Amino acid sequence: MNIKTEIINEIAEITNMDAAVIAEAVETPPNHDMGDLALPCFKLARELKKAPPAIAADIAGRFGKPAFISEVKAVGGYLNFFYDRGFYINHMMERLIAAGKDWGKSDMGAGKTVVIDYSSINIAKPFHIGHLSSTAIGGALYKIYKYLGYNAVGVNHLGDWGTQFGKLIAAYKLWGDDSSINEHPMDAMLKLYVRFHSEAKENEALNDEGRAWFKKIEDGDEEALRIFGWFSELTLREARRIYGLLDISFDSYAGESFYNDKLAAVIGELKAKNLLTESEGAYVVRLEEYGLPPAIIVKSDGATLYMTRDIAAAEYRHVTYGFHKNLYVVAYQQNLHFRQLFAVLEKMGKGYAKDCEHIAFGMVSLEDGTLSTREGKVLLLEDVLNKAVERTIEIIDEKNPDIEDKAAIARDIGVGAVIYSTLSQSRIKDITFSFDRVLNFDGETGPYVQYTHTRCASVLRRAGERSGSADYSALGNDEAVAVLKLLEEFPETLAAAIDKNEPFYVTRNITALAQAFNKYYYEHKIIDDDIEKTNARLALTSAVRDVIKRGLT
RNA sequence: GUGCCAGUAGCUCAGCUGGAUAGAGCGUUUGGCUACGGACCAAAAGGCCGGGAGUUCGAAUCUUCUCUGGCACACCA
Repeated sequence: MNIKTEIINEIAEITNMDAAVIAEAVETPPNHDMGDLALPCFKLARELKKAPPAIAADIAGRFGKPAFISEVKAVGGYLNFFYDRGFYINHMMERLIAAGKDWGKSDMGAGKTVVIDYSSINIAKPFHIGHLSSTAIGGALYKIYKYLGYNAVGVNHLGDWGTQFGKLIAAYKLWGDDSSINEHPMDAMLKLYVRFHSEAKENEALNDEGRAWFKKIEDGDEEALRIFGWFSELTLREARRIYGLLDISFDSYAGESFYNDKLAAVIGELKAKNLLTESEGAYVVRLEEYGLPPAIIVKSDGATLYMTRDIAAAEYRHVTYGFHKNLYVVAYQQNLHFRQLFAVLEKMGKGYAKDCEHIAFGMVSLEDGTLSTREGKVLLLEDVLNKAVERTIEIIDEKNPDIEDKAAIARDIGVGAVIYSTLSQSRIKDITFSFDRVLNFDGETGPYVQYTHTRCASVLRRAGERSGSADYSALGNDEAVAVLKLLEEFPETLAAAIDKNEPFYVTRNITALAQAFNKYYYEHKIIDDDIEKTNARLALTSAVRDVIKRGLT
């Protein structure tokens, strides 16, 4: 059973209303002395044709008092329920212990596939902090969907097609040096790219050369493909190392070039459906009825575009995975692009168009301006991670020098701090990257939460193996109940996180849990001579530890 | 110019399908280590919720106008 559901059902019965409507309406009061659960009756007023205070009083009068309720009080238009504390604690502890490490796990997504397109790095370009948001948000969603029973498919839609690669090869042929590329591949490739752009400003012929090399890639020229393949391999090797650090994984690396042989079919289908119009030499799909500018499908020189590839990719994902949802974790700059893409899919009569969603997030900029790969103004993600790990080592040396596995712990905490910083606020907010902020380990931060986890683990280790029953009356205090309330919310938080595709909901819940537990920890001794009470407190500690761990990974 | 997004404490952000006294963290000031890990805990100060008008019993939340900032607007991705 579940206390909340019981209450909702009983209210539904009394008022003769739909339980789902009541479930929508109930809320947690802002203050403890207003009870544990509240029903604002204002919304019911119309339906029941009575004044809110009268409704509240009426329900309060007719509510049969089960054992888990200590009081039902009508206050103005609100109906406040007070749980019986002893009952609530027993009830929650039973649920938590039964679930064990799987608290919050669900099969709500059974049989449903969610394709998540995230990270999507570019070949031969550095993995910089601009990629962190997509990688972290997408990776977190991937894990949450999986935990809730969905079949999640992580796709790294590699940027591995376009004239830029012709330019890169041209630059390599002119100035490239194999040994330096092998030694520091990303750095060397970036240098070639930057040099090409700065010299091309003076020398227009270079651009022609770049285009010529790209044409060779398209035509399958052996040398061009060999060099390009080499660059791809180097980029992916470097990227995989970073994904390893971040604990991020993908099921598919099908990038833009993967769709080359599927574009003719897309264009054919658009033509067959009479959606393609010629305009200034190019072929476009008009989208006036959506209030959008036309989407260019084929350039006037006959070449295809990003849009063409994305249509092919959506169709491919539909056919291959039969998705329930198809998510694109891409910065909000591409808002218009995705609105156009979804509109085109809809015009093509693709039923799955409504299941596609752009999971937009804000820009990352540096304190002194925007990132720019062309100008070589980048902050490498790996450098940021390394700096965070170094900072962690400094703190460990200062506070806890005797710890074992220092390097591994520092890596977990340092990397965790960086990930936490992007998952701690709603996606859409722009971020001005600041080392001061990322490397601050106090307060609402990754290290704080991890510290709490370690604290729990440490207490449990110290307590050793215990047996015997538990006396939950030991948890009869405000601090313990506050912890239980947050644990109770965890499953709903996970569901809300995928509903809105906002992983920070989970981060926020876990952070609040850590705060509540730290307060509890400070106010109450966990291990004492009373074995049964200690067992109860340890069980709570263990639940906190497991949920934090779940939330963090 | 048009469209989309954001604007809440000195800073970074919650709260937004209208609801009870607008909440955290950082920073500042102050107090707490003979405790199971002080990367902790507690207290204080700090707000015309960008501004105006409207809808409502009730607006940070909805509508509208306006200001500021960001992004995007046909052959880049």
